[in-house]
Amino acid sequence: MIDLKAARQEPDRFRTALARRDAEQDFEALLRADASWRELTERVDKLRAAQKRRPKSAPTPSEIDELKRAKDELRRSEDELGQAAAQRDALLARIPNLPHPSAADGWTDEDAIELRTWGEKPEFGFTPKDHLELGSPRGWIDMARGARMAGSRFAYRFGDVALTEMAMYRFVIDRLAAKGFMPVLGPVLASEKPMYGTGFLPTDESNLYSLEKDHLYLTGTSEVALAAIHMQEILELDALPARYTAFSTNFRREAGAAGKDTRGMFRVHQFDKIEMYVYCLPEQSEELHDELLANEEELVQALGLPYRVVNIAVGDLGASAAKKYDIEAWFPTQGRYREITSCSNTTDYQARRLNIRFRRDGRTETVHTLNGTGVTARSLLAIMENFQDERGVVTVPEVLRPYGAPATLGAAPE
RNA sequence: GGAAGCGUGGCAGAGCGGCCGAAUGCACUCGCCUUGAAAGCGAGCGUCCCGCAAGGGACCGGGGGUUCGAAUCCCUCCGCUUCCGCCA
Repeated sequence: MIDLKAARQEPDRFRTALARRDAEQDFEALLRADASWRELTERVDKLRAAQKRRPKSAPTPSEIDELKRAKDELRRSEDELGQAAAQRDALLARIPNLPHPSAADGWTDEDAIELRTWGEKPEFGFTPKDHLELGSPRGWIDMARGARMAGSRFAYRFGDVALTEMAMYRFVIDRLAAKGFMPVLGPVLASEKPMYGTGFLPTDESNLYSLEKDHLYLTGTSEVALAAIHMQEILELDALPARYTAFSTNFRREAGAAGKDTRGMFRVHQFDKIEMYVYCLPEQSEELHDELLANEEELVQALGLPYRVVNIAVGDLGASAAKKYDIEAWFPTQGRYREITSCSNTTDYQARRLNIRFRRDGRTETVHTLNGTGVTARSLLAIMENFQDERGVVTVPEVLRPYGAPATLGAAPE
């Protein structure tokens, strides 16, 4: 959530920033709700103070009558205060993070700004096949069985494709661990608190699978589990920055994506991902955002995929992000770049909701957090498309072979 | 899933319904002592909210209730421990 104290002190800065993502009306409503909350707080605190000055031992009967009246008044005021707080908090929960000045202007993915490109788009002397055409005939990727098992947008992967995917995850974890990221395996089910804290609730509820009976949600990213590690903690200064990387399966309902990317396993309800997550000092987050992006580029380059980097438009950001970079790999059969990784600086937005602080000079401050994709199955799809030959044989990136991937997908043994 | 017990400050551990935001020990910080360290001695040492400040308020797992008054009584939820059952 945004810093309400700061918002009171410099409302204009917040107004201007939030207007870029169309949240200024909510912000005005929040300021009004906050003002009435503060008034009530003052009143209630005074009444409580009066009541605390009660006799320190058993009062007389006449004193008790007096105290009873005071109690009633206090209770009424407390009820009002509770309502005011609920109203203020509901508004606060919906206000998105302040966009970073350098985040791109605009409202949709079309408004993203291309920062750079890397690698050579492949030239084929034949019509390239997409991952499904390559994978389906040989039984590597099976959407039909996925559908029979769980419905549309679920994929089975078999054999060498399954092995290559696993090699990719292990490779990325290795590289990140070498850079000081602590490998993590965590829960993929989360209760309401971490979902709220990471900003997926309340705004993204329609994209979450929920288990009503148990009051749990399936997480759409291990960002949730990684953010929750230090929930409600006060970290020591020398523990920061703290870098984590997790493997997890992720679940997304893809509400609102009907008809989009319906073919193959490009956009599915369940996919696996390596995630990076960092907790840091406020003054470090911009630099660490660059570090996460650099890590992502290094990994994509190691796989050899042609890509571009884009700065996402503020109107297209998730609630908690101040700024976001996506890496988009070239997909020959689509003739365009498509998102394969993404990294966000969420500044203090998630940390404030999750109540994650650190101690400095005897005071507590809110940490900054960032998240980014290590790799997902989408990169494998890009590998299949970019590195295929006329026979439909895919050359697997060299770096994956020590991790159990075959040299090629589909080649006859030499 | 069944039975019992327990949840207090960084940890350990007290706490008759009013004198408890909370004893005590350990840890930690600062100072003294010491060539240095340890020991010893002295002081300090939770978080949050409102307020420019002075100051005021809240918090003893979460929520609700009883009471003039609750860490202390009641309800409920959550978590943990032990025993039984089941199980990768």
